[in-house]
Amino acid sequence: MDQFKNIRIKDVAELAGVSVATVDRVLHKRGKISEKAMTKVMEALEKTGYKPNLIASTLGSNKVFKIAAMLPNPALDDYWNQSGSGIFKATEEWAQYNVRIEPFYFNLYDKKSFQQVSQKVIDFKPDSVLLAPVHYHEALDFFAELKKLEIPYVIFNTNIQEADPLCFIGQDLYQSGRVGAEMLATKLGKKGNILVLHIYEETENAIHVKEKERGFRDYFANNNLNDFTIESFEFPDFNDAVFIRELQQILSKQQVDGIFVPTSKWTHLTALVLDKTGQKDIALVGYDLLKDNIHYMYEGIINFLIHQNPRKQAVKGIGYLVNYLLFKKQPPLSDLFPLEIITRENIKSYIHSDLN
Amino acid sequence: MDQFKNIRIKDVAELAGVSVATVDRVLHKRGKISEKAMTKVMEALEKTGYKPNLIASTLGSNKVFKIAAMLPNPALDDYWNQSGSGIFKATEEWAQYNVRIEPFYFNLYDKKSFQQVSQKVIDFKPDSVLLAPVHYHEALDFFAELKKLEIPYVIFNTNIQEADPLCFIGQDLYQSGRVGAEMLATKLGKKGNILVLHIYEETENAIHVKEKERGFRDYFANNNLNDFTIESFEFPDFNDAVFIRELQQILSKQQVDGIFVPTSKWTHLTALVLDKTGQKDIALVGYDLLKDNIHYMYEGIINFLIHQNPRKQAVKGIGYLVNYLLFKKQPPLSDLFPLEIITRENIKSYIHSDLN
DNA sequence: GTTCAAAATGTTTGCGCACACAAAGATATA
DNA sequence: TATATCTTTGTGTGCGCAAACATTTTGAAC
Repeated sequence: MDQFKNIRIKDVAELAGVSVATVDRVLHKRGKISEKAMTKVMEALEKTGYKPNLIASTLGSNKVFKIAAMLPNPALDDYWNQSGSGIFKATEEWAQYNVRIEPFYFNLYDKKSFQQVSQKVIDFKPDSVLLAPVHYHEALDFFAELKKLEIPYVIFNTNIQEADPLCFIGQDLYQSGRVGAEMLATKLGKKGNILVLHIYEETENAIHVKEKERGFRDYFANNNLNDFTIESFEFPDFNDAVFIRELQQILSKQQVDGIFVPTSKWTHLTALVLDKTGQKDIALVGYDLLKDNIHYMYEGIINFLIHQNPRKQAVKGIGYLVNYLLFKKQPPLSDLFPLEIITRENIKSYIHSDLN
Repeated sequence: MDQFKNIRIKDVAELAGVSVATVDRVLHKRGKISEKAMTKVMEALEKTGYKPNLIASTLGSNKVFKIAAMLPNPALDDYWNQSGSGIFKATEEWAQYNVRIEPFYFNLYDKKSFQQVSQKVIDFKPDSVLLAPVHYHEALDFFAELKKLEIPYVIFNTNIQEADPLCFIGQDLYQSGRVGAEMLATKLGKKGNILVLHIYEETENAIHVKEKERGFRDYFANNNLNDFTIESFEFPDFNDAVFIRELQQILSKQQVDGIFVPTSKWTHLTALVLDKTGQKDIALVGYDLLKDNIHYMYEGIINFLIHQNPRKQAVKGIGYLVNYLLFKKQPPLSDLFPLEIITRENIKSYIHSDLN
């Protein structure tokens, strides 16, 4: 058999001695088929090694797939802004195909908003959904609804054990904390006093923080780095001014050699304080390539950033969904991104390549 | 205008008051067109915002594109083995499209082999070529030939100024050296004696090494790290045994605190020596996620690896070519990959995610 | 054997585009 | 003015598949 000649449905049909429609019925398990025809077709499929031409398939079906992308409002937060730009990039990337990607934004700090927007998503009647499930209980309800409607979904950024999605895209948070610890330990050498800075959160983000801190502490424990002290501070709320004032107080009272900030936003606020008080010698490890973080890294105040790559998470999430819908390609159950270490010398290479 | 109804060539044609063939001629710049028709069509294209349906386009053209991927034999070298696996992945990825990807392997150390294989590539009559041009002069001849035949090509791994390719994929070598220096300096603290280990090479790889070393030294100079000493050793040839023996000698004679090895293969040979002599306290910075390097990183002998991501370079190279051939999408002139820093704590996250 | 509905199978069209082919229009030549 | 030649424009078919639509076969009831 000529391996370079594609086998079409027509070829299979001829070999099986039936019409193309019968083969089509077998392939798509639709309509009724006699046992005799079924076996004949199956044999022909086997013998020819038929592979559907997915290009022709999508063209022929002429269906427009609708994908809903649901995430926190990018306008209100630089981290989610990057996710948003990923959605936008994916939209462009798949524009040529029969795919329509619709963004749905909710308020990060408002569970009600999450519920309302998820209802809007349902009303949109999407063929599949990409979702950042930052509100645990509300997300579970939403998942249940999606399952009932048999709408497949991919989640990113935040994992939820019971979610049972097509795929989860994100990072290993525990290990991420360990990487942060490793960097800080490398920078500080043999000993030092370390601060871990939290903000109290109600969202699933709290789990991010906890897991990262667990990994962070475990690193020191597992490597018998007993000459380090690690102290955690949890700030009560999201008020920038309060955070800045209290952190200044803490830093004025005690000797601090290094700081680990497990979230992106508070990373640059911490840097701002260090900049203000002129304590540039304190090693700072934080998260993500946000505009402000980039600035403070150039300034030499932030020493290491761990890149969660929100943009790429979004792009890949949409990619998995499109491939699933159009090309029946099953994504991996989970896609854990590499824990990228950003420094002053490699940050530019990341910023540039992020555009591709 | 209904934004959800796709605009087809037919629609554009009707609006412009011409036939679909005329629009087709404008779109593909083929055949002759009167100025009047041209402007009418252009206007109609503008007004409708016509976007070609690439699915239909590839189906309609029904042409099989042949891409030749020319690189050093993956069986002989673990680094190039990863490039090879990238080619393989790309082959699978694009199998559904009308693309045939054919690998062509040459001997890394044999210019004659490069010439012979490049002739084979020409005979294959590819529609485009992906190439790792490790032999300078031979590559130039090959580029000239490809240009004459109007075969577009993308180069990766090694850049050649005069190459004039569709796109170069690789890394900023100078900056890469700076990152290595940064890591070593962070690890060592304020002072130390550093070795840079080279092997004399005839291929374009020599440029890799030189640029990396330049960046490496510049980092120390620019940051006034004057308490470090940096000494380079160039080993005469590719003999493993000689390398090991001589390195042992050097290490027994002088106090060494850190070593920078700008190439992947000699990274793990250096690690082998350090392992053998029990000098685990010497900081070692090298290149790439090769099997042996991974091993020595787990062992704690290699401290940092800079990941050049040969696999992804190959995948992306093919991707650019396919997009260019099938979808007329122009790749960027150069795609410089991020300078990824690998450590003991994040290495697993890289190995896992490399599979996706 | 008819009749009739359900079951099984077959035929055809359209998806949007590329491209071969056909036709018409413009210009030059005799 | 007729004819040849080149230029410009238009028509039709096929790519492989999905799905609507059309036809034949089967078998049960009379």
